[in-house]
Amino acid sequence: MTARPMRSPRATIVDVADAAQVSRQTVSNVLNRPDKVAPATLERVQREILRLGFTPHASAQQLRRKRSSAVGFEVNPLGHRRMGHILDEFLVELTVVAPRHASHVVAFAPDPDDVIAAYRQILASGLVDGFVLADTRHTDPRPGWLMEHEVPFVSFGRLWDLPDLQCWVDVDGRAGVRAAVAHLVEAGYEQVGFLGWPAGSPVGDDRRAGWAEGLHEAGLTSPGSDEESSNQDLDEATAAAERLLGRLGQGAAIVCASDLLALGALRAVRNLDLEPGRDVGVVGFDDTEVAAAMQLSSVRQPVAEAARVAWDMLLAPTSPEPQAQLLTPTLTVRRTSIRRAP
Amino acid sequence: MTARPMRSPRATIVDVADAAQVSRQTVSNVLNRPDKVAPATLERVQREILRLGFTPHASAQQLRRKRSSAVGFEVNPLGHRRMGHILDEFLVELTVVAPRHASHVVAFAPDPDDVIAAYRQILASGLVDGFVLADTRHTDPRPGWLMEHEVPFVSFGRLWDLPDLQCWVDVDGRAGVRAAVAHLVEAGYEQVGFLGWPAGSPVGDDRRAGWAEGLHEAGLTSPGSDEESSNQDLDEATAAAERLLGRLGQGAAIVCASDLLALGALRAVRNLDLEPGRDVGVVGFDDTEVAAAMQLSSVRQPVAEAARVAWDMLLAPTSPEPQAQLLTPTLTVRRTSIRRAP
DNA sequence: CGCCCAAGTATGAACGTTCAAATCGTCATC
DNA sequence: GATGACGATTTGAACGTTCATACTTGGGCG
Repeated sequence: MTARPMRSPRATIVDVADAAQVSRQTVSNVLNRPDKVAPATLERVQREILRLGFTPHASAQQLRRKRSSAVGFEVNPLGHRRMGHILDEFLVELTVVAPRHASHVVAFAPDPDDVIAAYRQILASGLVDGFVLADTRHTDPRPGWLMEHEVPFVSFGRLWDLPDLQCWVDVDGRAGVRAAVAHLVEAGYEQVGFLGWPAGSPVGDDRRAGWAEGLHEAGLTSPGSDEESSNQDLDEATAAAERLLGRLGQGAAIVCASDLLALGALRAVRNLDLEPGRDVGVVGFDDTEVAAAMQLSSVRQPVAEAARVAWDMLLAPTSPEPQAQLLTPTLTVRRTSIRRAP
Repeated sequence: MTARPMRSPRATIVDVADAAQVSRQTVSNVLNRPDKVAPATLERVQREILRLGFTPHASAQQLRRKRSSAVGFEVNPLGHRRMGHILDEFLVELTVVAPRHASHVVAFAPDPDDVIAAYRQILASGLVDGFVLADTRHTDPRPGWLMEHEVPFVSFGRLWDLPDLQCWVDVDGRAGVRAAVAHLVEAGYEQVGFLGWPAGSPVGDDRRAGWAEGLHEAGLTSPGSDEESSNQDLDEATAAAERLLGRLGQGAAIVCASDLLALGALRAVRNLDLEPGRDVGVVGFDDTEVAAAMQLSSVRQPVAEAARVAWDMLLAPTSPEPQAQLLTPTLTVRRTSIRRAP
């Protein structure tokens, strides 16, 4: 940044102290331990703080306190695409909650060739006290490294490889899909299929399991051979959905592992000259703006709550080991899962 | 954050100085002005830096240098939804480029009731040197306030209210739509309609203008009465697209102001028992993952380049007043704008 | 009356770095 | 051989805050 020409040269704590006829430490106390200050003094100092528009200098605080009151959050163009926009939303919510903990969020984008280096660097520079991880994969090197170096962190998403670590928040996709199945059965659909991703991704498998459980709870049997799976390609998803519908027969519904897959399901329904909702139920996952636009029922992750929990876990005293939390998503019901015409 | 138990208590510049048998200032010079240091000393110090894993303490630097080498970027749950995910993408790219300028990005979410307060606060705390604005609206109070207080900033998006200010980067939506029209004409479609938002939004109007220009350049006349418009509701968009197609007749194409509107156009095409691409051309805007999934041709904003330019403008010397930049988007051609079957 | 205690406030030092200026050689110049 | 000039390096101070400690003051109590 080039020279920063400030209009006025910043009021410091000493300016306030002088104006209020007290020492700098008293001003500091007014801000940090108001209970230690005599009421009259307190009010006088606060008035001057307000009058001078004083704001403590963050760097000076960080230097002295030996803590930055910031967490790092890794963004990267790839995970971004893979995970849809849940991560973006999570970052926003994380940021929204930050002020409540007198903290802030530093975004950073590691070199893909050496992700750990970025974590090491930003930590060593004292820019952050800890991290919030997201998009944790199998064989993710980050949790291990952070643990080993005793760096505080919380993960949004289960730590699949490290069952002992309890420092994570996640959304119970399984419960979400189960609820979707229950809702569809309740709404009058007679059979429910699942359109997901190929087996192997922990998130996808979890959602699939929720479907199986949902069927079981509803007293339904799994429809024939197998559920259908596809990647994010819409044509593939459409074809898969068509096969699925063929097997399911009349009065069926489809629960999907993502809104994008649901888009394929909707297309398949229309290709068969049926109408989503009235003829075939469809429920997506993540409640994206596409879902809203398409009037698609969808399972919504409580992202804001996840962010809140993440902060709490991060700042919680380390003595009672934090307990991992699994949040329950909610179902947003729209036209595609209402059987009778509205 | 609770106590941070570092494995080792951080190497400081003095540790390096002692180890290399030089003064702290020499170490500082090695890092900041290597040319001022004798080659032999340079190498010796660098070796110790590496050996001790020394990283300068950001807060100490910020305090002494009187600059934080950080920019603030406002995120908020609302603008977020309004602008689609371009802003998320922009934040990511901003973050990716940051290290190249030895800087980082601080995300913050203002209280909607007093946005300026958040800017004032974060600036006064010295946490950032400047800001990157996005989602600038008409009657946006931010640019004026920042100007007035001589705070460095760059806007992603034109500063509509302040034609004198040149500190912005934007994407030439008009040119993007013009290119889309040209492409469609080239591909053999005989008429091109526009599906946009109601007049009044600067971005939407700009794109609409691009369509008009494109028609003109192609020697086409505007198809009948008027273009169609709709908000993000998909049913509305579908209805609008159907009316539009009715007016346009055979061999027509539709350019849309967003991918979501394009989704409506696609539905309208199918409702008429036609096939996108073969029978009716459709082009969206923003090249979202939905477009990719639907095989929808779409105009893509050069977000990464915008981020690069934003940084450059922010750090550029203030003497030659920076020049606003209008970047040209590119067209991603997919099936919905290929007339003959692939 | 003298003593101690507690509440309130003030002082010195420290956090880790860079700025500004001083010091130290070394070497060319008069 | 004294005088600069210059490159390399060091030293003192400062950035703005909080920690640890020391100092005041007034009141309760023996």
